[in-house]
Amino acid sequence: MYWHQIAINVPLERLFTYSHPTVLPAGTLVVVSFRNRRSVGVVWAQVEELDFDAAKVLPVLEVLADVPPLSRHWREMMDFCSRYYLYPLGQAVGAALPQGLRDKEGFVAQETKRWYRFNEAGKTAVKEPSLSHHKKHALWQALHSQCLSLRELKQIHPQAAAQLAQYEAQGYLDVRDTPLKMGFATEFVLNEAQEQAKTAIVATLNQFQAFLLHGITGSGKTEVYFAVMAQVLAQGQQVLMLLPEINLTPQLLSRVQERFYGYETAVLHSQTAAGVRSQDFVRAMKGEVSLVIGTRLSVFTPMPNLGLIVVDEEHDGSFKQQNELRYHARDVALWRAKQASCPIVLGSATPSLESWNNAKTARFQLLSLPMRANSQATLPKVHILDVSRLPLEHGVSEPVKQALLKNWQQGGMSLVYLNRRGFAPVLACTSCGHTFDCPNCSAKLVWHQRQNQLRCHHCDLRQAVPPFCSECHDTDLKPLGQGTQRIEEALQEWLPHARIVRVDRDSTSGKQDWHDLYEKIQADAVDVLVGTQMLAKGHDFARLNLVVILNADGALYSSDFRAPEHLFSQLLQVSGRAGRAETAGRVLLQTQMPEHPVFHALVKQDYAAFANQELALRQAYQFPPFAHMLAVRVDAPQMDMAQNLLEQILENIELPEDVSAFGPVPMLMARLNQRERAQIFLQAPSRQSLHKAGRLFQAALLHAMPHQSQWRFALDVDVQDA
DNA sequence: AGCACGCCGACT
DNA sequence: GTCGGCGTGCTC
Repeated sequence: MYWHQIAINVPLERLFTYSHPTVLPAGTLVVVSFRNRRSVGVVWAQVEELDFDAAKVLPVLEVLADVPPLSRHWREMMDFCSRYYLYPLGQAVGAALPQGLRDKEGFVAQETKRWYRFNEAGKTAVKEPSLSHHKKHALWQALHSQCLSLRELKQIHPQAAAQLAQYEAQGYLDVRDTPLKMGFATEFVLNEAQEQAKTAIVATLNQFQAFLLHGITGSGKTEVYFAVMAQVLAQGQQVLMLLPEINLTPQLLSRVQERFYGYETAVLHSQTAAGVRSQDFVRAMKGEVSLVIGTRLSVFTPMPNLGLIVVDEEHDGSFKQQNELRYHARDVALWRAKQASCPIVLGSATPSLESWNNAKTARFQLLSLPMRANSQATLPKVHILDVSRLPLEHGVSEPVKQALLKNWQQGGMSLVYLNRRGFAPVLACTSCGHTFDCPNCSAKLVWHQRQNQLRCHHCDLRQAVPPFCSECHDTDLKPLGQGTQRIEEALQEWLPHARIVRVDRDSTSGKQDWHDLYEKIQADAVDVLVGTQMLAKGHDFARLNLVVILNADGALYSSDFRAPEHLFSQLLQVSGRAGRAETAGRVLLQTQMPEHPVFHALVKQDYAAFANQELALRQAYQFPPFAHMLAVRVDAPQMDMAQNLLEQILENIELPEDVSAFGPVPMLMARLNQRERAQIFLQAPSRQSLHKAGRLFQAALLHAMPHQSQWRFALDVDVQDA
C-alpha cells in the first residue's frame, strides 16, 4: 500500500491522505470517499510517513484512467494560484478543472479524432443522394471535397456518425488520424507598424518575453496576433488566446477558424457545454488541440506544448474572477508564459495602468500601432459640453437635444451612451450644481437613500443630509444621474418619429436579442440607440455618426481609484463607435466638470497623456501599481456585525510595518442577497508583506468566526474594485 | 462546506 | 422522561 496526498475540493488548506495498492503518479485524477461522499480529487504527492492514525486512511475508490495525469507544470500553476490568491489548494483545483471532471465522475473519453473523406471506390460507388435530403447531400458533397473530422461532419449532418460507419464498412472511406489539410488562408499584408510588431514578437519565440501591444481602435491588432500565431502553429506548438467575455463573438471565431483551418481549435467559454469543455480540456492536455481560445477560465487549460499566449483587450475587467478563486487571468497567463518560456502578447487600445507601467519600466516590451489600418478612417471629433450652469431634463441638456434632433433630421444615426460603471449616487444642488465633499478625504460623499445620510466610502464619515445647499442655500438637492431609466421615453417624446432602441441587460439578455438588434441596425431600421457599456464594444455601425455621452461625471465621484481609468477606457471606446470608414464622427460629452483632465485627454484621443498623468497620481497616493492591494471582506446579516468583526480583528493583530489598512468600510454594493458587506483594504509596497498580512487576517477570521455562524469572509488579492 | 456530536429548553 | 435547537469540531 502506498500513501498519496490528494487535493480535494473542500475549503481546507490541507491535503488528505489515501492509500492505493500501486503508486499513482502525481496529477492523477481519482475518486475518493470524503466524509462518506464520493468526490473527485487530484493526486498531489506520495508520502512515506503519516502524521496521524494509519487506521483512518481510506483507499482510493477509483482511478480515472481516461484522463492522463495533470502535468507538473499544471500543478505548479495551481500551487502558485493557491498561494498567491490565498485560496485553499483543493478548491483552487476545483475552480480550474472543467465541471465535467470536477464533480461528474462520468467523464467519457472521446475516441481519438479521425478525419474522413471518400476514397476512389467511394467516389464512384456512392451515388449522389437526392437533393431533397439536403443534409445527406451536403455530407456527400463534403466527403468529396475535403478531409473533415467527425465533429465538423456532424455540424453538416447530425447523423453523420451512423452514415460514416456504413460507408466505412463498405470500404468507401479514406480514414486518417491526422488532418490532410494544414495551413493558413491567404496571408494578410501587414502595414509597417504591424510588421514591426510581428517581427519583434517572433524574434522571442521559445523564450519568455511579455509584450504590450498598444493599438488604437481599428489599428489591426488582430492581424498581428494572427501573423505570430501562424508562425507558432507552423512550429508545431500550441497557442492560447484569451478574450474578454463580450468579445467572444462568432465573428472573431469564424475569422480564426477560417484563418487557421485544419488546426484543431477548442473554444471555451461559459456557454460551452460541460461535456464539450471536459473533452477539449483533455484533448488540449494530450496535445491534440493546437489552438485554445476562450474566456478567463481557459487560462487553466493544460497545454504541454505551449508556444504563445495572447490576451486581447487585456485591460478588461472580466479577466478577474470575482468569486471562489479570485484570479486574474492576465496575471496567471503571465506566470504561465514565464513557466513555459514563451512570449505573451497583451493587446489593448487602453491598457491597464499596471501593464502601461510595466511597459514604462521595461518589464514589458511596448509595441505601438498608432494608425488606423484603414488610413481613410478619421478619428472622431470630441466636444465637451459644460452643463454646470444649464438646466437638465431627465439628465439631458438643451444643446444635446438639439444635436440629436438635427442629426435625425439629416438622416444620421445617434448613440446615447449612459455610463453606469463605477456609478455612485452623489447629491447635488439643482440650482448651483454644488456637490458635497468629504472633509477628510479627496472623495465625494455618497448619498445613502435608506438612511438619508451622506457617507464617505473612504473614511466612513457619516452625516445627515443637510436641509439646504451650503453654497446658495437652495433646498432642492437631488442625486446626480438619477432618472436615466426614463431617458428612452423622454427621447421618444422629443423625437416622436425617430426609431429609438434601448440596449441594456434587461432588453438584450439573450443571444437572439443581440442578433435581432444587429440585423435591425444593419437594415437601417434604427435612428437612435440608447444604452450602456454593452454598446461600447462590438461591431461598427456604418451610419452611426453622433455619440452623446450623458453621465460621465458619476464615475468621477466614485471612491474607486480605478474609476478614471475605466471611465477613460469606456469613453475612448464608445467615441470610437462614431464615424468609421469615410465619415468623421462627432462625440458630444455632457459634463459638470469640463476642466477634468480625463476629458481633455479624450478630446485629444490621447491614451498615453492620460495614462502618464494618472500614473503620477497613483504614485503620489501609493496606489497600485506602485503598491499592492488586498481586500478582506466580511458579510453578515447586518452591517454593524460585519464592520465590528473586522474592526476587532484589525485591533488584535500586528500587521507588518509596511502594511497600511483602510477601513473597515461598507462595500459600494453594501447589500447583496439580504446580507451586508464590509471590507478592509490592506496595502503594501511589497507582495511578501501583503501576503503575510493577508494570512494573519485569514487565520484570525477562521479563529474568530464559529463555522456555522452568520459571518462569511473572503480575501481578494489584487482587488479590482476598491 | 457538510455533517455528526453534544448539551440545554418545551413537548407527544 | 424525550425531541430538537444549533454551537463546536472534524474530515484522510
